[in-house]
Amino acid sequence: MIKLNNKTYTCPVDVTLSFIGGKWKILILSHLNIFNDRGFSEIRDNLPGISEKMLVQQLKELERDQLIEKKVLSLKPYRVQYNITPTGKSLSPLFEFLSEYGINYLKEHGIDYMKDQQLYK
Amino acid sequence: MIKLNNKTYTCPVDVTLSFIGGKWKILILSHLNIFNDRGFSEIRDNLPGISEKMLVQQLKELERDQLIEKKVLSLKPYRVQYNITPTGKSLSPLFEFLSEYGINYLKEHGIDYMKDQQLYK
DNA sequence: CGCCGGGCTTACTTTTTGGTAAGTTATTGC
DNA sequence: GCAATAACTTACCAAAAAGTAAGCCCGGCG
Repeated sequence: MIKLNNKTYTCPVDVTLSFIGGKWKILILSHLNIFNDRGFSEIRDNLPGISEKMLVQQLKELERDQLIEKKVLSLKPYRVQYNITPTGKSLSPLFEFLSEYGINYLKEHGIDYMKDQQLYK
Repeated sequence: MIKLNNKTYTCPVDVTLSFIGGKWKILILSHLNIFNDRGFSEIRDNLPGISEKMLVQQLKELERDQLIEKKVLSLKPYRVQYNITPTGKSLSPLFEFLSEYGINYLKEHGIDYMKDQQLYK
């Protein structure tokens, strides 16, 4: 067992998954891996089905873990921009693999995913 | 949204994670990626903290998804052996990456994981 | 004979995760 | 002046994942 920040992990894999686990983080990171300077609603609108509550939550955790960063553009009308960090980018082989594997699996089951997938691939 | 076997997925990544998500599957697969012909309790004893209920459940799902296979050696005293399948093995770059990333992260935070890690690395 | 180990099953509870929906502040556009 | 948009916050609720603990069948061992 590994102890880190008051949490316990069974192994290093567990540690990595603590950053990117959950239903949306990998999708958010994949999106920010392709697009720069994204606003909150731009991200939201490209994640079919996510609730704002979830998005806020995941963005906060990703920021805390330094995989993404948030720039506040203005306060009076509150406007922000999100970008992936180098640390976040270093995970991109993972996203690639997970996505390729999924696409391949779908193909073998008669589902072609390539169309309309410029986003969160 | 992708529909497959009465379930919906947001993207291919989601599909892949449906096979290997959860707290224990990757650890089980990593273990079987290294060791052949493992009995139930051999696996259990190398997964610190897993309950038998969880192990049974995860093994069943991994078998159903054809990432591992189970040989029944004898019925009267019930004895079995688990092995990873080629499909399961094809995921090993993923385990490697997740593990390396975790180990590296731990190193940067002053925790050295290498010792006593012939198992579930 | 009684206990131990292997490979489970079952019932019950807790924790974690995710979803719904409404409300907030402030600006732009008609 | 009213609606829409951006970027959230809050409260409440349901479902899914995981944990706890006990029990079962069978054979080997002392």
